[in-house]
Amino acid sequence: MPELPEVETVRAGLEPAVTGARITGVRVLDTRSLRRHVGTADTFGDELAGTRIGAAVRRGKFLWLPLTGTDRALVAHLGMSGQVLLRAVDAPDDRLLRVRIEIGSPVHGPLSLAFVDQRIFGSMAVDDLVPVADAAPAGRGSEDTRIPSQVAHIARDPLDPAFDERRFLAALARKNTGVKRALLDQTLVSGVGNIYADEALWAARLHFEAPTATLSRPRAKLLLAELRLVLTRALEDGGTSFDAQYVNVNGASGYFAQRLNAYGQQGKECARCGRPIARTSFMNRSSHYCPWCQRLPRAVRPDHADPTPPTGGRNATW
DNA sequence: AGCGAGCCCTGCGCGC
DNA sequence: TGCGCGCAGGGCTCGC
Repeated sequence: MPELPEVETVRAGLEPAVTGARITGVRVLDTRSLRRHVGTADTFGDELAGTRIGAAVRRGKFLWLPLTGTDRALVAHLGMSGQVLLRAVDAPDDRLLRVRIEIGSPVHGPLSLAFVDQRIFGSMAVDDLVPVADAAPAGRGSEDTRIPSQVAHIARDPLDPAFDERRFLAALARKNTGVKRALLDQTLVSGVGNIYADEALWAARLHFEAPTATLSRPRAKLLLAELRLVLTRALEDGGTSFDAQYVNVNGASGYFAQRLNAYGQQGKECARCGRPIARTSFMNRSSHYCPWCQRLPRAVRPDHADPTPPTGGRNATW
């Protein structure tokens, strides 16, 4: 499911319920969801039981709950299909429930944290907190400058106040790869997945395979600005839901799907030029783009790949 | 360095 | 009704 806006929606939903809460019980229904936990399901539960949660923190698509008075945190990654839901303690188990954590919340009293995950690409783990390299708050939701060790290699995301724009632009210019591949590289910039990469590229009128080296600095800055804009707007809408796979902590859908311009829009008219949005396979996934608005630079374009010239559609000057 | 392939998985909707 | 196929918001590791 989840990219930055969806994970942030979950984090913001958890924050008031879990901050200061005591963990009273842990039930692991599928140990495959602990793939990234060093230890067994028993050590996972034993270590959490009785601890207190200090905050709900996020960097990119990673979420963690620091355990007060320790150098440890409960880390969650939602993978493609993970959810974290707040449930009443007497609520029945969700169908695809993998881990259930009982807490006593200062605000809401007894609650269950349900980790639900269809494909089990997501995970939970208890991990060491280590100092960040740049001494700024490690993620959104806390001023703490410690980060889980398994998240330490993840770059800051574009909405992080400590995101180093100059460093990102320099690293992008140094890279010898296609621009979408760069956007999906979580060690370069985090939080961006297939939806928002396609949306930002559409907004910046860039072909997904445009070599990063061919981007002028203004074009790269425009791409970053469009990326921030689309992430911000999606966050305001509570994220993108296509089905019940992505919901917030209360089980509600996000509404950004109604505002998508590229992702999943194949065959529909481009909102700029009216020509049909195309879908093509890329990196074992799909890329959605407007073949007219998002053309490769001439220097790297195969001769036969010129799209049809602007004879019909509206806004033909795009 | 970068990159493609493979792997980790389940479930849903579709066409036959 | 049933089966096979393609599809899905991610990320890690391994070879070349």
